[in-house]
Amino acid sequence: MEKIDRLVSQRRRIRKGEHLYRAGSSLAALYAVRAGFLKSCVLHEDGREQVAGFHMMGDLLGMDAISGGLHMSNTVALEDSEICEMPFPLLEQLSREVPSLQQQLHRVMSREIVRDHGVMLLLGSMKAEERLAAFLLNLSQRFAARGYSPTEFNLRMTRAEIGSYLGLKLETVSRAFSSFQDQQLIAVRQRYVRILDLPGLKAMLDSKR
Amino acid sequence: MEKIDRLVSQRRRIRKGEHLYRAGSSLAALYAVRAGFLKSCVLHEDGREQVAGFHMMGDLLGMDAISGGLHMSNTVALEDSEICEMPFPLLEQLSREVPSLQQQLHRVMSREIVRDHGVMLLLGSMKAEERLAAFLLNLSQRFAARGYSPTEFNLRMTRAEIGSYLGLKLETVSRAFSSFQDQQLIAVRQRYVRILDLPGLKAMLDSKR
DNA sequence: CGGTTTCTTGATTGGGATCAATAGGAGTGG
DNA sequence: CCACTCCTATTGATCCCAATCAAGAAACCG
Repeated sequence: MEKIDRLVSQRRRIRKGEHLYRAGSSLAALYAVRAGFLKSCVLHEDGREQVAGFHMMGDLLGMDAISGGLHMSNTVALEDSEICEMPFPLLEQLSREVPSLQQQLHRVMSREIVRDHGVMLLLGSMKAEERLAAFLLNLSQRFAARGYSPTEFNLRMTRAEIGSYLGLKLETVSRAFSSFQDQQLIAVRQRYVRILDLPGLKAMLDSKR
Repeated sequence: MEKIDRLVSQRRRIRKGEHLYRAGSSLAALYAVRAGFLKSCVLHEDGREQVAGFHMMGDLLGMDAISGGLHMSNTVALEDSEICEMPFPLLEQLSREVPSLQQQLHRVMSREIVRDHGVMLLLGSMKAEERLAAFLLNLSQRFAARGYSPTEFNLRMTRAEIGSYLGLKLETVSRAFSSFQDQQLIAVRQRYVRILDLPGLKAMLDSKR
């Protein structure tokens, strides 16, 4: 138990705009978000970059580095954040000694795989407005699960970052926001979003087949 | 050691078209492909389905079920296949006892995450022909790594399945094949593909920015 | 063989990208 | 605190790539 305490005792503060880790740096630890908001970006050889995920309290980061010992993405704070740094060798050792920890680790990695498959589905088969609806609903759910309002929140990312994540251009994201507003589904002013019609938003996903 | 023998002793033959597992079925085991070729498909609530991956010798399947205890995808053999079935509880136990097995498991799950991020990049930022080029190069690499020809192989999947995986319609896939053939990059007749200009194919990926 | 699935190719359409211009906020330094 | 600048967001106009619609051809299978 004291080992587990030691595991989660390493804290780290990241200021807005700073990197938690960069692609190419070696795996030192996995990171649990204690507070704040971050994005991670995967990169193509040619310099293309794409947002692969947005992360908030409770999310675990850095798992892409386990396979090759090197991080394969950049992770940057979108607001001042607090991170719990778990040295990976210690985590591996403890997960051998504590079955429940082992199971937890496996579940978290599996959840990341399932999440990625969901994004693949979104990118491969949804139209622009469906993608944004799915994105907003996902944020809503995650805020709700953390005790925040599911219908009212501030986006921490720009339209361009949302677009990158959703495989759209920022203008398209902006237009989709405006369209939702016209349809009375949401009220949006800059980064502040209020969901007016949650069922209506959900209906956008399955109604369109 | 004999436990590991027991772990990998369970074999299962899957005929072309049969399911290895279905979405909703509970996690019994992870599956290693011994021979053959399979696809796995993720599904949307509304019935939409998308190919999430193609799998061949050496690939490990079923990891999406660890997080919730239920498979989140359908996995189907595209040709007669042989699968090694590893009961998951036994795998967890052994990975506690054998550190190298534990590391192996973590690496494989991490590799799946990295692979998924690559597909997300493809779906989010590439044009049709770039996607097909990336797909063919990926297959080529994987065949090469298994001792088969990297430049000559039979596709086991239909144009529609390739399209589903790449976020394209089957007609677009067919046109891209024809275009590559016109450009002397490949020779293709139905499912038989011969890569004539590997560097040329690679150039399609970074030349276009 | 006949029937069915798969593939190719052509014509047209449409959704999102691109180009462009303006406006709104946020941060900075005087 | 305000003026200035830069970044971010909105909106319009046009274009282009891939989807859709459609028709045949080729391969596979019982």
